[in-house]
Amino acid sequence: MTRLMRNGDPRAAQTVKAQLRVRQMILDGELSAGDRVPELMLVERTGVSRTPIRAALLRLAEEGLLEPSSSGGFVVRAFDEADVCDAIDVRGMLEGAAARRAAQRRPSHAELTDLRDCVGAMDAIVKRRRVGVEQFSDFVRLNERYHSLLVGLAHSPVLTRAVERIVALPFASPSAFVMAQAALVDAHQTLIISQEQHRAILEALAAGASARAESVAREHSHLAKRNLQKAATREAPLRKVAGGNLIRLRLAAV
Amino acid sequence: MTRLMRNGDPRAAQTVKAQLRVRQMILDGELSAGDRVPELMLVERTGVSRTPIRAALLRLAEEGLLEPSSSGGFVVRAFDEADVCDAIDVRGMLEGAAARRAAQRRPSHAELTDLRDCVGAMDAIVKRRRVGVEQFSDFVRLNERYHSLLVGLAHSPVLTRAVERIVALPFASPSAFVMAQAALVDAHQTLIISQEQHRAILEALAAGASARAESVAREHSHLAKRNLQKAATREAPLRKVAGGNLIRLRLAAV
DNA sequence: TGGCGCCAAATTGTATACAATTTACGATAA
DNA sequence: TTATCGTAAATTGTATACAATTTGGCGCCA
Repeated sequence: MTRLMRNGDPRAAQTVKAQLRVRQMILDGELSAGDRVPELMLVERTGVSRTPIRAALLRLAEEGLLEPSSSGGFVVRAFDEADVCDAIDVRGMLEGAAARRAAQRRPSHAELTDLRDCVGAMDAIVKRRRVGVEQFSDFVRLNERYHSLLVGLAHSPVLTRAVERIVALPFASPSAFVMAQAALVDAHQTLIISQEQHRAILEALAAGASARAESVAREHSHLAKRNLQKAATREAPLRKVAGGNLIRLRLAAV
Repeated sequence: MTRLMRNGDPRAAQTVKAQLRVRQMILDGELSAGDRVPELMLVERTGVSRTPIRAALLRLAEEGLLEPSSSGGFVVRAFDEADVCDAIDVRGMLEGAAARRAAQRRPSHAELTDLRDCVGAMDAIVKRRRVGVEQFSDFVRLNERYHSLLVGLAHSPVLTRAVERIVALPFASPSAFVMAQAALVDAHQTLIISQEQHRAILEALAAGASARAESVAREHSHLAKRNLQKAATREAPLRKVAGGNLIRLRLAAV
């Protein structure tokens, strides 16, 4: 090989490349739950050698998408509906704690600028009469940013890290429900409710209302859970969710 | 090399060996916070080659003991008192949730046998008039087991995993405070209080009192936090805590 | 026909060689 | 003396060769 690889971080380019590619293969269903993941297959599909492949597999195992096999190597992890609920619950607890801590710090008006802008941009989308895939995509990005900013306002590296770890599970991400909803009928309604909660949390932060900030943030995660559960009863919406392939449906025949 | 390595799991023996050795080097202070960790130094100290060393470093970074350096490689991570508090808080939230979930399942008498035995064994230690280092060591082991069993009773792999990850930080472990207390005067008192909480949680689980189980479990973590904070104001007790070397004291001169 | 054992292919874990970058140090000039 | 540049050493990232184990299949025997 010995390329110069001048794009991005040239330091561990092969490892990053492999990690991104394999993650995508898992989320796209190119590898399905329970499958062994032979390194040589990844070598020929990604074009990088075994060493960075192995590093990428270790990282993906830590993310939770793979699990070590008893006879060596890794297999794609499978999840059931209970796992999805638990992951969202954990995220709710952690985000709730982050919101409380952020409110307790009584953030200044300036500190909340980014969050306010985020809410404003989402408002603009939600208020439209018609919301197409383009707008859903924008909303997903803004929603991710909102949640990331919220957690960051707690100023707790430990908390931030804990959230990042649970959100590494794609269906635990705050945006998972958005894509799930996109295929359902009352999508716009859910966006309205979600956005109201975003606004309420922001208001609580500005007022230093830590208990309210926490409880709304927790309730916000329940909304995501309910929508994912709704999606999980049907095949089509679930497949729209990132990593939905990894979730075994209750209804699926054996 | 090419040893047969018939002890333990022969599969990834070198990687495990390196991981254990390097972790011990960090916790013993042989490597101090902020230090770069050159791979070749570890090669000559551990006797294994760079490949398993690199795998071990990746794992230790995921544990949180190392952090990637901008110029490649890893450095030993440094923590401050706020990080310690936050980590214990997160553990408290997760263990609280686990206790609540466990109680909601209304565990049968048989399911609680191990936990009861654990509490009984700890009672025997606490009731002694004199508690020496031997007993402290036993108590640490039993305490770890108690917390592990408690989390397991929630029957939630996601929750179990989240707890394991936060507890990987040695000072966030439920036993960290025990070793911290061992050097202080009111050690026995703290053991008594801690044990009363263990008993109360068990009682709440048996009665299916989920709210009580959660609140006591959370309060239990506050006890640990208070004791670690007490230890953190003095040099000697903090050094008794596993990984205490990684914690920068507020009082330390620059 | 079905089960058991042995051999070959596949796959993982480990070691090491090579390339590229970062770091350290010393010489030189202002 | 101090700052800067260039070169050499150190260190990391990557590729590949080798060893050992696991897996799959084929033949043999009951």
